Amino acid sequence: MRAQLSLRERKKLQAMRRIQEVALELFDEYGYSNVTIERIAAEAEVSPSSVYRYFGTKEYVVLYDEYDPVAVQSLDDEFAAQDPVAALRRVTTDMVEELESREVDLVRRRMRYAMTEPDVRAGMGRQVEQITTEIRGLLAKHTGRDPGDLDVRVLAAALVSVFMTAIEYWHDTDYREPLHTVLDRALDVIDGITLDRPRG
Amino acid sequence: MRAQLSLRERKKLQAMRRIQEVALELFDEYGYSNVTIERIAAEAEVSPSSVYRYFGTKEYVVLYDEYDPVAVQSLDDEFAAQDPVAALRRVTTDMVEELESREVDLVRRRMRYAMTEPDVRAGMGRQVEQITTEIRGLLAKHTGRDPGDLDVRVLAAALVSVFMTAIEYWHDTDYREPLHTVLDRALDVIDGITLDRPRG
DNA sequence: CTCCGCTTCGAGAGTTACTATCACTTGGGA
DNA sequence: TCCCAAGTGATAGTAACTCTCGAAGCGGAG
Repeated sequence: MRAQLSLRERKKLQAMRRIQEVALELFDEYGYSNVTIERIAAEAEVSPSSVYRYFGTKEYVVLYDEYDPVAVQSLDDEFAAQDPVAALRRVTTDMVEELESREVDLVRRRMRYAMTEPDVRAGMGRQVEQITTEIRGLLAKHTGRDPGDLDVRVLAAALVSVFMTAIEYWHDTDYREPLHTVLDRALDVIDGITLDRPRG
Repeated sequence: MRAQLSLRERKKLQAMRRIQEVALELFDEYGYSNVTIERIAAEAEVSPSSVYRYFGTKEYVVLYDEYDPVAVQSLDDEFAAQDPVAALRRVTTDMVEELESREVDLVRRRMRYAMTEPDVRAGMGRQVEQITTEIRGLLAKHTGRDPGDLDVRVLAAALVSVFMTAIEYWHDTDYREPLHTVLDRALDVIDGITLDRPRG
């Protein structure tokens, strides 16, 4: 699955994981804004320069997720087979199922900061925007339309927006309901949206 | 309309307008990131402290809009009279019509930075989030539901998301089409969403 | 195994957004 | 006219982020 990484790449990946783990530990103990990059770097035994090289910003130390690109790829695959809403449902369910419990824990820890800390939340906003653009591209590709089309834009934005709303609700209700159920209910509200029948 | 302002409040408002104008002038000439708060303050003949007191952040110097609260108020009124989608349409059309051409110009200048400069864009994201929360409250109020309801959340998020998509499209296409037309087309895509009939 | 080149790393210095504090000024009511 | 509260500006400090440059270390060629 991921063996063709060079030593360099493996070291980098390991370092990133270690830095993220150390950072979360420190954040949990002292609070996000009371921990400096310098401190994280010291604790992770790398230079501050490296933290910036790897993550770019402090928020991204929390937000970085090595599986993000995989998710987008899956979405691309599923868009080919079914309508966008069903595809999103499918990919989400699959991803959740594949996570090991240790990973689930990490995700929730990170999510807490994404929901709570304004800076981290803003950073997530940027990521969401970027992913929305990618989804616009995918939708355009699979429907033969232009990515700049208003309809394509609206559909992409709506999908992402509903997804994020589900995530936030899930978090706010302490993960009581499984994510896929929440997402199902959320998607029901906008059900019926497609690009094939532009007018109601 | 706005006469009950004390001298203090009038001076503050004037100062804020002057600072924003001066800042935009400088940004237009040198680029957003090449202009420091210190320079803006000097040019506007106030102290840097005051700029921070008034706006809080550099992005908010661009994003500040004295009519934002008015818009939310209008939305509250219209939600009482008609369905959410129609209400949003209505408020937008009204607001656009009321703007004088000098103000339209200012709005577009500011919008350019909101779309182009990452920091400003992120700041706008925060504002959008806050407004989304307010709209959730309004929807809850007018439908007798809880603001935390998943359905309420999804509807609020969808409305705002579609609105922002329309704005961005409008900007990307150089304001060729009037905003209300763009918004109409955008809203058509999600037409049929209501809280009264939760399932399609 | 050895050496060379290119990528990555770390150290240091610098910029600037933002915060906190505090003495000073000014508006608004008595 | 006087007084108090609110607003202002100067100053000092923090920490995120950037740039630069010399020092490693990986990976391929001989």
